[in-house]
Amino acid sequence: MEYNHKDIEKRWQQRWKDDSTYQVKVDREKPKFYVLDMFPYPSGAGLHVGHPLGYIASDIFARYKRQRGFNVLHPMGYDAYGLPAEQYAIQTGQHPEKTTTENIARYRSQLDRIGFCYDWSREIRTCDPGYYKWTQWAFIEMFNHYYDTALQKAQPVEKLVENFEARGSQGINAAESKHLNFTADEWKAMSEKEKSDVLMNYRIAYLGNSMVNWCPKLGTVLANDEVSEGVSVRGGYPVEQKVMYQWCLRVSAYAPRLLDDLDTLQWSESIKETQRNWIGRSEGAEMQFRIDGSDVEMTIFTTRADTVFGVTFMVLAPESKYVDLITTDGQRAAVEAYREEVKRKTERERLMDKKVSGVFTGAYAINPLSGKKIPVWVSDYVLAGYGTGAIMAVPAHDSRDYAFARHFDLPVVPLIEGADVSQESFDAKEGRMINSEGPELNLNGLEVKEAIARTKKFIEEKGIGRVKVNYRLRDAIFSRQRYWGEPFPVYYKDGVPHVLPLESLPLQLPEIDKYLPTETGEPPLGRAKNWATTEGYPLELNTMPGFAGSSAYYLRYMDPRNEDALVSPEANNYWRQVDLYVGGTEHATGHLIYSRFWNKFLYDLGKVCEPEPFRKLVNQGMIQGRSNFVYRIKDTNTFVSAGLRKQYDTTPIHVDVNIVSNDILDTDRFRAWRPEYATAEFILEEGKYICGWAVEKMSKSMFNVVNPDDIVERYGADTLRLYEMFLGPVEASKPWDTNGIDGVNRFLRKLWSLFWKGDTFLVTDDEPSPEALKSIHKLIKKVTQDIEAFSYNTSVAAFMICVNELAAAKCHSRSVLTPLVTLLAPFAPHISEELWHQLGNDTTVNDAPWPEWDEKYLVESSVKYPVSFNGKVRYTIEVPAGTDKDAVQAAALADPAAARWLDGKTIRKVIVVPSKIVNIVLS
RNA sequence: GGCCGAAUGGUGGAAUGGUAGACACGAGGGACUUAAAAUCCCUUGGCCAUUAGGCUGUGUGGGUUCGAGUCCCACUUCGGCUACCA
Repeated sequence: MEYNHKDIEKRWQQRWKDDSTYQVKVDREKPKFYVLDMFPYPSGAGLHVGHPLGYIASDIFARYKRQRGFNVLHPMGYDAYGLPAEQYAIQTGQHPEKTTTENIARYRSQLDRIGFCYDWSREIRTCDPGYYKWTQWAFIEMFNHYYDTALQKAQPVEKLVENFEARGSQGINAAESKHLNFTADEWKAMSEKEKSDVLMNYRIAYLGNSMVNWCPKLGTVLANDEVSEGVSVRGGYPVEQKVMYQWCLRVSAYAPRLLDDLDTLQWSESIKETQRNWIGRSEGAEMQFRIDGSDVEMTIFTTRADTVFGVTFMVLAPESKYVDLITTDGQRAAVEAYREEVKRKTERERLMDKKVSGVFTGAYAINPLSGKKIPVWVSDYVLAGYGTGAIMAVPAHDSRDYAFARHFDLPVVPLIEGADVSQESFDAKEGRMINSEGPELNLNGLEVKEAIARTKKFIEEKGIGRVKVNYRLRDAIFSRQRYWGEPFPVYYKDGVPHVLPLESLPLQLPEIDKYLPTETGEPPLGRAKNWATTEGYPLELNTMPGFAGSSAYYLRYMDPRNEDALVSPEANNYWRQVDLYVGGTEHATGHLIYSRFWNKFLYDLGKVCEPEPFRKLVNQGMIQGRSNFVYRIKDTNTFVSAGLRKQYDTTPIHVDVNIVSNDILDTDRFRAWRPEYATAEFILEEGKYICGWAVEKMSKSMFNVVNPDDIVERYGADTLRLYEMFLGPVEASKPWDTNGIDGVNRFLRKLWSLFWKGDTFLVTDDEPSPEALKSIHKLIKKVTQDIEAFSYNTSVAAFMICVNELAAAKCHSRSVLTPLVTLLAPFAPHISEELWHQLGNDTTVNDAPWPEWDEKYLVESSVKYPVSFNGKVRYTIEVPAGTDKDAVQAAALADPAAARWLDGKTIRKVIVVPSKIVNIVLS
C-alpha cells in the first residue's frame, strides 16, 4: 500500500464526524482542560495559510492533553458581526447575514480539511439570536449595576437608590462620571428624568456625553483601540474628535483590578506590559488653582508635584469647560476662533501638525505655593480626555511645555540644580531642587523624589489638592451607528432610557431595506419599521460594537445551548476558565481588555467562578507573504531570469506564487495566467526562469496568497500541519515559504515505509534492538518536553531523526512503532489514526495513552569527554558510563595525549562539568 | 518620544553558561534508470591543507567566567506595539 493522503484523510475525517469522536461532556471523573482559539471573523477572502498556524498549535495541545487523560474542551465559532459585511451590504444591497453565512460555510469547509479536533456541536456565532441574547443580558446587568470603589466590586443600583433616599449622595463610594452633591430631599424632589440622569452618572453601562472618535467615512464612532495614528484601523479613514451622547461601559472603574491581576496570568511579558501601558496607571496629585479675581478653581493633575514653583503658565484643552468660565471678554473672540480652528482639524491633522498653537484666555491663576500670578492659555496639545483637561505648565522640565513657552515667549524657570534649559527642557526625574521656596514650603536642596513626597503631603494638609492615582484607560464607547451588530435592549419612555425585561430577550435585529443612515442622519436602524416596544415606545437605534459579542464567548462554549443562563453554574464550575488561549497580539488592548473586564463584572455578580478568563495565553506570530517577481524588459513582452536582470532595463512584476515552485517559474502556466502574457518570451538561465522574491504582507494584490486548500490537496492535511509547525517557533513572525514542504512530506512517506513495502505489511512482533529502544525513548522524552514548552518545531525535527534512525536500523517492531504513532497523533492525526488501526487497535488514537520514557534506555555504555584547555577542545577521552568525577579527572590526567598540550606548563586544576566536558586549566 | 523583542550559513531555524550551526530546504557530486520522476549515498559556515589536521567564526566594542551565541555594560541595525497621557 502506498501512502495516499487523500484517501486516508477523507476516510478518517468522515469517521470522526460519524462517531462524534471529539464531542465532550462534563465528566467529573476526569480533570478538565480548556483549549481555545480566538474565533475568527469570517471574511470574504477565506483562510490563507497564515490563519491556521495558531489553530494547529492549539489543536496539537488539545489532542496531547486528551491523550494525557484530560477531558478537553476545544470549541470553535465565529465572530460574525463586523464592518466588512456591512460595507459590502451597503455597496451591493446584499443582506450582511447572507454574506456572513456564506463566508462561514467557506471557513468551515477549509477548517474541516485540516483535521481539527473541535467539538462542533458547541459552535457559536455572535450574530445568532440565541447567542446575542446573552450579550444583551450582560448589558442589562451592567445597566443595573454601579461600581463600589470601597468594596472594589459591582453592586446593584438599588443600593445606590436606597442611599440616595436616606442620605442623598453622602457616603457613597461609587465610580462616577462626575462628582455630584445632593441631599435626600433634593433626590426625592427630582423628576423621573432627573433621577435617570443622576443614576447614569454611576451605572456601569451608561449614557453619557463623551469625547468620541468619530469616523465620518464609516459614519460611526470608534473605540480607542479601533483607532491608530488618527485613522480607523478598519479602512484607514480619518477620525475626528467630537462630543456625542453615547452608551459607554465604565471599564475605567476596573482599571486597578485589571492592572493588579495581570500578575496572576501566564501571559507573555510583552503583552502584559502593553496592557499595563494601556491601563496607564500614574501616581500623582490633583491640585486646585484659583483664578485671580474670580472664585473659579481649576483642578489639574500632575505627576511632578515637586515642580509647582516652576509653573509659569497654565494650559487648558480647547474643549475644557473651564475655558468658557474664565475667558475674559477681551480675549473671547480670539479663543472662539482658535476653538473653531481646532475643531475643523481631524485627529490626524492635529497629530501631523507639529506646529505649536494656542491662545491666551486673558485670565490669570494664582500659584497656590508661590502666590504668583500666572497666565492661563488654551492649546490643543492638552487633551480633554486625559486627567482633568487642564495642566500646570513647567517649561523647564517638560518638553511640550518648553516648546510652547519658547513659541509664545513665556518664562522658563529651572528647578533642578545644574539643569541647562537654554536649548531644551530637562525632563529627567533626578537631581536637587533649586528656586523652590515659597512662603510656607521650601523644597530647595531636596532630591526630586523627596520633593514630590513633601509637596504631596503639604497640599493635602493645606487642602490645596490631594494625592491621586490616575488611569489612562478610558471608558469604552459602546454605541455604533451601524446595522450589523447587536441591538440594545433599550427603549425610551418620555426621553428616559429603560432596559427591556429579561424575559423579552433576545431583541432581534430588524430587517431594513437599505444599510445606510437615514436621510435625517439617524443610524440605519432608524429605517426599521415598527422599531418600538409593544407599548409603542421607541427602541434604541444604535447597535453594539464588535467587542460586545467577543467578550464572553469563551463562557458560552461551556454551555452553548442553555436558554436560561449564559452558562450554568454546573458547567462553569467544571470548565472554570480557559487554560490555554491561542491568538494574535493584535487584540492586546481591545478584546483582551474587554473580556477581562466583562469577566470581572460577571465574577462580581457571582455568575462566573474565576476572576480571570484566560489563564495562559500564547501569541502566535503573523505569517507574512513571500512574493515572487518576474522581470520584464522595458517596452517588450520579454522576461529575463532574476540572475540576468542586471544586464537589462527591467520592471519587476508580481507573479502569482502558485505558478512558481522553488522560485522557478512555470512558463506555460505564466503564459496562460493572463492574456497579455500569452505571447511572453523568456530569457532563461541554465534552462530555467528564476524568479526574484521579497517578504511582504500576504494579500491578493501581491499575488502571494497561499490557500491551505491547495496545500491539503497536493500534500495532505498532515503535511500542512507538520510543515506549519516546522517553519519555526509558533510565537515568531515569519514569511510563508512553500519551498521545503517536500521535506516534511518525505518524512511522512518514510514513516509509512516503516509499515509498508509495496503490499507487504512489515510490522513484526520482534524484540526491538537497543538502538531502536533508545531512539524511541529519546523521542518520547523530547516530544513530551517540547509540547509542554510549546516548542513544536524542534518536536517535528525529533520525529524526523527518530524515523531516520528506525529506518537505518530496519526496525519494524510493533513495540516501537506503537508509541511512535501515539506520539505523532497530535501533530498528524490522520496518518497516525490510519497506522494505529493497522497496528490492530480499535479505539481512536486520540484515546491512546501518552507513552512514558524510561531513562534506562537513554544511558550510554561509555561516555566521550571532550577535553579542553583554556576553553578550546583539544582531544577526547572515553570512559565507561557511570564513571565518577574523580575517575574522569584521573583518566584525563593520565591520558598521554595531554602531554602534547601541556608543553612544559603545569596543570592548575581539572574541572569536570555536567555536559561531559573535562576542562584542564594551565598556569 | 516611550515600551518590548530580535540580530547565528545561500534560506527557515537548533543549541539548561559547556564540542555552535540540530532538523529541513536549497546547492554540488554520485548510484539506480533509455530518460525523467521517485528513492538512496556523499559533501555543504569561511579560510588553509592531498589527507591527517589547523586557523577562524553567532551584528560592533568592552566586561564577568576555567569556559559566553547564551550573563552584564555601551553601541549599531532591524522588527513589533504605543504615543502631545502632563
